Amino acid sequence: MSSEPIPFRKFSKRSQNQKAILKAAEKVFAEAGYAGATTQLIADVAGLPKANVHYYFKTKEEIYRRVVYNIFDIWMEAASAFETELGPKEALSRYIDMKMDLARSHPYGSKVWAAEIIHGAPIIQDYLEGRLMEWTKDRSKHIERWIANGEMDPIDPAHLLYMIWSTTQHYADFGHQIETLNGGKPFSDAQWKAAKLSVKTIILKGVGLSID
Amino acid sequence: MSSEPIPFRKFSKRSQNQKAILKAAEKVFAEAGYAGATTQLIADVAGLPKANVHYYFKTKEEIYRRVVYNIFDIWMEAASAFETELGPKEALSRYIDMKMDLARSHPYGSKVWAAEIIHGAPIIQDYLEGRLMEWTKDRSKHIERWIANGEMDPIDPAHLLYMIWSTTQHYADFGHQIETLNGGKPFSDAQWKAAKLSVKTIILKGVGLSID
DNA sequence: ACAATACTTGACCATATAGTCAAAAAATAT
DNA sequence: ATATTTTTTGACTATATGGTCAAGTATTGT
Repeated sequence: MSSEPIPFRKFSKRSQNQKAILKAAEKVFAEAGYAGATTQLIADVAGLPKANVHYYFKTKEEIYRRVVYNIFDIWMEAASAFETELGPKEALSRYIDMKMDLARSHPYGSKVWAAEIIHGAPIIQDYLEGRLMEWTKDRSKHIERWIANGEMDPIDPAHLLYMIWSTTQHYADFGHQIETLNGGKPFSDAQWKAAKLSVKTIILKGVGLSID
Repeated sequence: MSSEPIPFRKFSKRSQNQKAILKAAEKVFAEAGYAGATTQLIADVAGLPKANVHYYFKTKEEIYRRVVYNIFDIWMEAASAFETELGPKEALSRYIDMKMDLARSHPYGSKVWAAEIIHGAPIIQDYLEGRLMEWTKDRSKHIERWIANGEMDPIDPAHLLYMIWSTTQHYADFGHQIETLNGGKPFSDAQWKAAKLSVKTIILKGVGLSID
């Protein structure tokens, strides 16, 4: 009848192993898809026997949920660029920078998120309807205010956000294609810097904000 | 020893059924992923018994190959906007229009393509290294010429192409998310028109081409 | 009419995999 | 030391699924 073991002791075996499993799962889900990801492979990548994985997580779906939620939280946090009361140029510029940095640092997460949406968001639907919609509406208001103030061109905020999301996430989700077209080599630091600058330059100028 | 039956008689049962299977498969692969797609479900959607599907296609992978190749060919064809000797404004504008139209008309294909790349292009890798790279290099030359002629801003052509690809395909691949943020309703004709205009406006202006 | 070829389909099989379980080992508390 | 709880792990099971097959039916050619 014990069921839930003591949940939190920092650095306990429990949280260590859970972290290892989730990290392995993120990679495996990204590379093989939900159905193609086997708990056996997740266990192998995490360096544990399969039964141990099921000791910490009841089902594969539970692992997947945790991975997807985690990504969503990271995305949301990155949106803090909009919180500040900067002008549009600085706010959008920082947001794009952050999203590009996340594309580089969390490519697996981005891929899992993309696949989840492609398949109709069976797990994250409630987040889309709740937190994401709220967030989007709020940021759209910021953008509309900038437009009303004549600080940038009149662009439908939704389409501007979609452009920022798609363009930045493309460097993660389609990283394999980009790498192939780059001669099979991953981007260097300099190439990432150039990518960020290109994206910012086109989008900012595209909505009437010189970047200089 | 007959093996290959007479292959082509327009409207033969053979080609009709193959077409139905491929259409069903595109939808099922898009919605469930490669591993999650069952031949049973493909058969059901196509309205045939499963054994019949295997009569026309030896393996699931063969069906998948055909679906992916088909999408690739459609993408490539859409690139004809670049063939013409128009200026950058007209050429890019037409290309974006075509890609947006394809996002609307072939969302399943776009999703299958996206998932294939996300998973490391296990099937289409040779196309990426061959036809896509060739195509990309060629179009990049066009863009570089425009830049050299002072017809547009100096932007790395690769990043401009990535932006066009990602932005347009986003309306297919992330269509579910967009629909959710649109109150659960798919885009109307007017909304698609507005989307196209927004994308074109930002990108063209962003590279120094007024749209007027 | 007859033969040959193309298509259909239910039943079947081998395999892969998510999840279980019980027994042992390790860690922790008293 | 002893008891209790937490963790580990190999072996096992039920189920789902890709693919086969053989016996049939329809279609086509002569």
